[in-house]
Amino acid sequence: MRVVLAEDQGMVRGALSVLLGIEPDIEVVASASDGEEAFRAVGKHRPDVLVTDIEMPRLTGLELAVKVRELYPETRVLMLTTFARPGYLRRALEAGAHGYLLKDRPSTELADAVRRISRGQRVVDSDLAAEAWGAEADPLSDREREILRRAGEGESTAEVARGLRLSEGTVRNYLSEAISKMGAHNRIEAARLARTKGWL
Amino acid sequence: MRVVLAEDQGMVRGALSVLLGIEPDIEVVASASDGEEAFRAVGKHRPDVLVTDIEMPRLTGLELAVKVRELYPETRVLMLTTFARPGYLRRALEAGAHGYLLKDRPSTELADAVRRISRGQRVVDSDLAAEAWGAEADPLSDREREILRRAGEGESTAEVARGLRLSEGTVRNYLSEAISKMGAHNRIEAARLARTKGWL
DNA sequence: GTGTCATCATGACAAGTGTCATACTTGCTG
DNA sequence: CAGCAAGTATGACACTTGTCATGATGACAC
Repeated sequence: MRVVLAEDQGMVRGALSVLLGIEPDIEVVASASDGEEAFRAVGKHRPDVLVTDIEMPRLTGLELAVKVRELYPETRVLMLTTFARPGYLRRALEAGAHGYLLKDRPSTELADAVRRISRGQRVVDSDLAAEAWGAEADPLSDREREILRRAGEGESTAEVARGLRLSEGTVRNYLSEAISKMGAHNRIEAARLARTKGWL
Repeated sequence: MRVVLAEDQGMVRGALSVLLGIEPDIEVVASASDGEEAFRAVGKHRPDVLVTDIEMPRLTGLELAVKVRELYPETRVLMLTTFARPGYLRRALEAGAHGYLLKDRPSTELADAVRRISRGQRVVDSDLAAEAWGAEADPLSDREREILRRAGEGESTAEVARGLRLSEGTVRNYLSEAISKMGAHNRIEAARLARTKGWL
């Protein structure tokens, strides 16, 4: 079974590679430290499974999953991430991931998950799946999300407006809408809430 | 060489354990998922080296290092962490750590770092050390730090004032001072900057 | 093709935020 | 003891942010 591994932290990448490599039926044919590199590696090696982190430089795991599904649908994707956020799980599955495994889980589950996925089964953390089922859907529009994200990083209304070529008034309108949708009292709280739900 | 490993994410803990275990001269005698458990494991096994994460439940790596230095000074401590924050490095060394290694580094460096530390050498990421050396000390007073922390979580001026029994004007004064010290343009940016430096 | 929704805009007002000058108290420290 | 830093407070001002009403446009779905 041939695997490509994408994970930005060198130490973790190396360790996971060894962990998978000791399984007799699994071979790690390439590992990548960012999404772009991972995409090229998938194109070159056409692996059975891509194991990828979500938060990576240049191309996130979610964006990577979309591109892989489009160009190399025979490669199945396993998201391996720190974040137990229902919104992430939902987006991962929408992006075409076949599995979603938390880094919290025992390391013994990884090889097993890879095997199940390569057989065409879905692998989803059961606690998280239950939570995601009851969880509200992301109410934010793309624009609202992008603007809230920038504001949450400390950009002022004027900076966001310049960055997106919008008028300041428009930016304030979107933020007002986002704050109200999140049930928050200001942009900071709204961004923080959205982050914990996995919507940013 | 006997090692205890403390790391809260199961997947990473298992993988690092395998990574270290394949070295012929290194034996992982115990691994722990939180600080308390790690402390008990050190007491029981008296390892040459404790490899520990910083951000862990119940007892952080920094607190753990202090306790280990007091009770089991023959065990040397290697901090293994995600965060390249000068403030963290400084605090880790003050807490008695003998090394500070980033999870960003290649996995090949881990075994090497463990060996050097067990020989009594210090291991500090050189980029980070340089940065920490040139880095300013935290300019924030306790009050400023506390107020900036709360504001950064989304509390409004009024909420912070209520929470700390201060007048709103005073809170605004502290925030103004903190923003200016951080060279930021607003409270959000100031909090974000302070966080990346390890001051919050 | 008629609604519905996302996007973008303006203007006006209210509320919140950031800055500055000024001043009093308290606890160190030389 | 004098000086200094930290903490606290007020008032005033400018600027930013949040809210609301209103309207134009284009895309998509039924």
